[in-house]
Amino acid sequence: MAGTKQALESLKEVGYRLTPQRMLVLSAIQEGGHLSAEEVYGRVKEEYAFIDIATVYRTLALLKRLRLVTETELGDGPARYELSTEPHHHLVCRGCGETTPLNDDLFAPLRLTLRERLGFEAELEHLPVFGICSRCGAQGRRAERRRAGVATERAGTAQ
Amino acid sequence: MAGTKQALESLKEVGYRLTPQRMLVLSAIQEGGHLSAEEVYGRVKEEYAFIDIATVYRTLALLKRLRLVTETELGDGPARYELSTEPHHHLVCRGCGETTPLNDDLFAPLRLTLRERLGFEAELEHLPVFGICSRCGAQGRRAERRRAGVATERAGTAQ
DNA sequence: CTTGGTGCAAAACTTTTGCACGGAG
DNA sequence: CTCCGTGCAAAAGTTTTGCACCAAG
Repeated sequence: MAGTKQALESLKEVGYRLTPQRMLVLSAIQEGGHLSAEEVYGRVKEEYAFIDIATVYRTLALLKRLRLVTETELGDGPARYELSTEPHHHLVCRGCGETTPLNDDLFAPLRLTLRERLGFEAELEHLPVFGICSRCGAQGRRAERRRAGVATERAGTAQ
Repeated sequence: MAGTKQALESLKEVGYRLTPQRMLVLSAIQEGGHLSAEEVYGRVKEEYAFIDIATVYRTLALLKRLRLVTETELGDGPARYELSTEPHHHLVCRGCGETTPLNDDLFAPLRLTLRERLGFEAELEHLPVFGICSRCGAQGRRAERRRAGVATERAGTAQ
């Protein structure tokens, strides 16, 4: 897809007004990447103190509808928004919280299988793939060895 | 994993009390499958009118911690809960909302690749795979042909 | 001018939490 | 008898909505 400028173009083309608020929200997302509505709000407010969070939500909803930004639901906490680029996903480590971009190619076979076998057009866009990264995995295994045999579950593994 | 009885066993084994509320929540989930907390609440209330939704949430959180139920975040609306069974996922059609179970095998290659290439242990458990089912896909294409050339987007594609 | 977009305030919706009482073990 | 689990009520966190005014086209 595109950068802020092209995004603004698209907005105009489709008949929406170009307001400072919309421009600011767009550039906040472009610079920030993976921001929550609240964070976008914070960033925009630095440049234009009077913006309301409702406007941010409305703008994000609009941009999402136009497929200019992507919304990702991380399960807990607020949704996060990102400028649409070429299709990709994210690895999200439950240990350290780090997110790593993940090329879409890995999902092609799955998408194909679903289409051929079930006639299902999977969107599989911008998925958060939860798990444990190599670094945290190593740590976890060490910790596990340390308390080997305890096991009552009460403590619970990272959910 | 298991049915309600075994689940109750597990609860007791790990040292939690067996209360009517917990039994009712469990059997509601077993019978209902894919229920929201509110729906579980509704079902349980039919048999025990005094239960509180807070109890439902607390019980669901407990069962989730013990891995007896799985929580799925569908992005909009409330989380949905399901009794844990063998690993599987769901196709969720954005058109008709229908959900179809999906065998986990399809995800094995992806999981393997992530492990080997990046050392990332992907959880990929009980994923909602959004998309358009064959039935709705056909309808959509027909509708599109009907209004071919209009295109202002305003209407918006199914989000 | 006209209508769409904004700010403000309030509501909606889902989920969590504090507290005191009652029942399971 | 002890303390875990519950009901009740209130709060918290995120997102949506009604309304009057303002500004983009």
